[in-house]
Amino acid sequence: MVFATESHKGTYVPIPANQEEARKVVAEFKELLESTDKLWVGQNIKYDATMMKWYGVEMQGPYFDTMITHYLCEPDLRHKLDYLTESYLNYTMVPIEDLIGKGRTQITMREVPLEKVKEYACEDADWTLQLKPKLLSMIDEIEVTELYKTLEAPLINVLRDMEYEGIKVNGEFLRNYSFELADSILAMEKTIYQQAGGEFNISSPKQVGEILFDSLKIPYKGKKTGTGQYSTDVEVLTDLSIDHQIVKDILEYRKLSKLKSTYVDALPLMVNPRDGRIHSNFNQARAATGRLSSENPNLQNIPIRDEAGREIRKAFEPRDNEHILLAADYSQIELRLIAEISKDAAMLEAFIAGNDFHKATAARVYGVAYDEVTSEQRRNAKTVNFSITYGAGATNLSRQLGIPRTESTELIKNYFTQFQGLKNYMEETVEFARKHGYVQTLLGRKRTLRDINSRNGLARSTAERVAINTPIQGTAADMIKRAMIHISDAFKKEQVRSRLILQVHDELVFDVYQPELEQIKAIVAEKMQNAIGGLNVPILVEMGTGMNWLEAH
DNA sequence: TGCCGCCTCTC
DNA sequence: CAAGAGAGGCGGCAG
Repeated sequence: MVFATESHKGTYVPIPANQEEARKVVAEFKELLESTDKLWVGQNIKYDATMMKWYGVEMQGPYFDTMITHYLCEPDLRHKLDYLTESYLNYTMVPIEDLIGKGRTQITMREVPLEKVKEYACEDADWTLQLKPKLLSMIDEIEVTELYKTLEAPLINVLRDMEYEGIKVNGEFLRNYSFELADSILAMEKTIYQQAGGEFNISSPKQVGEILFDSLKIPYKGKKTGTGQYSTDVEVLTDLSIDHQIVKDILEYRKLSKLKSTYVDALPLMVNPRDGRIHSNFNQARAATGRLSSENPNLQNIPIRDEAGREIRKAFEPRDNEHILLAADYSQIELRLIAEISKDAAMLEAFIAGNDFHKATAARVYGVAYDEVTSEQRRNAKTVNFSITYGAGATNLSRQLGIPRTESTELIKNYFTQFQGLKNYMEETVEFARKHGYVQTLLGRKRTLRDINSRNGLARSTAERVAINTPIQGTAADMIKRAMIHISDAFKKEQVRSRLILQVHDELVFDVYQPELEQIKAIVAEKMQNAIGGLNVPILVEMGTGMNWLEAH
């Protein structure tokens, strides 16, 4: 058996063919861990968690990946060495033997110079870092924080339960939809080739650019990509689609093939034949802000805006007829948290009054009565509100709004005059970041910002936007994580049959046993609203139910 | 085969 | 569309 030693190169060892071989692999792996002084990054026995759930292997202990990456991403954490090594052995050794011949289990090993550890630990949060205890102790700034003990640690089990539970997906429905899409795509292909006067690969941005701007000689006004190609993204093509049918068709083709390949065809393959459900993986410590991420498949980016896309949501169903899906959303959570964190009087007032927030913003900024706000004024106010949450500066705003520059400058000026507290918050946050080198959320989650004092202007302003956005996005993540823990505790205490099955940043989805519906709704609303106590801003939760995810939304 | 650029889907 | 946070499919190219 060979373990890779090349730096930065993973080597994959095929899954053992039988029980005996598996034991040998495990034994060798253990021995290697014991004997080497080298630091191995990602030297876990990787198994496909989906496969584990697929074949119904019980999870053993908490997620090692999650825990270790989390520790290393938080500069203020200190490891509990014995606990980690113990849970590691417990966690990875058990499933591999149970998975023989059933999955894509493989062993990945990466050797990394010791001095690189800290660098990797913070920059590459998605790497699973495995450290020998003696090496572990060298990362001396790490300690267990309250955030870890009270939030992240209890959440591990909630996520494990969610993954294990999974969500029922109607594969038949998707396969039928796939045929429909295939027909439409074929039709689009034909008309595109006809208009282009020949065949080419419509999925290749390079070829699309050459056809449109070289062969067909459509005047090109858009930007170039980093590699000097014509950019053919939606922004560029949408402008041209008004005058050129072929461009419109290419956009349609792109939309449909994205839908087909990424969702409609991919999802049925992920359905576990044992229970008819999809068991996604939720990464607890990958996003720098503290949000979760989802993969294999990603259930946090299922289409909803586009008509053809939202069809896909109909395939997500309750487990059976006795159950119903309940979706619970935080309403405008990030804007509310901006109001809370900045303590801006006008923002708080608008939320407390319970008015349409964008409309209230427009009334202030344009200096008109609430009832006299036009739809255009509201739309502009909404855009500004939205961009504020992303920390976008005034320069970007004028372009976004699509209104004359003088007008937008005026708008932004009025905005910050009206929301002085918000302006102060933005300045103070950047100032804090410059001084301390990090920013933090309401619950004390920290994010370091290396470039906040950079001499590179571009890097610095990016860091400034991050400084403004992270406390907001991160606090929202803290909040829903805490709600998930409280809800999960309440479900256990009340011994309900209903289950939490998905989290999509500001939304929780439950598979509810119908007789429990009212009870569940009461628990969910209460726990979500009061996840973080003592806030000045009201927190609103919207709920919906249905026999599929689209209906529930 | 592996990596990177481009594009597109979500909150 | 972009700007904050992600995942993933595909083409194109180096080795």
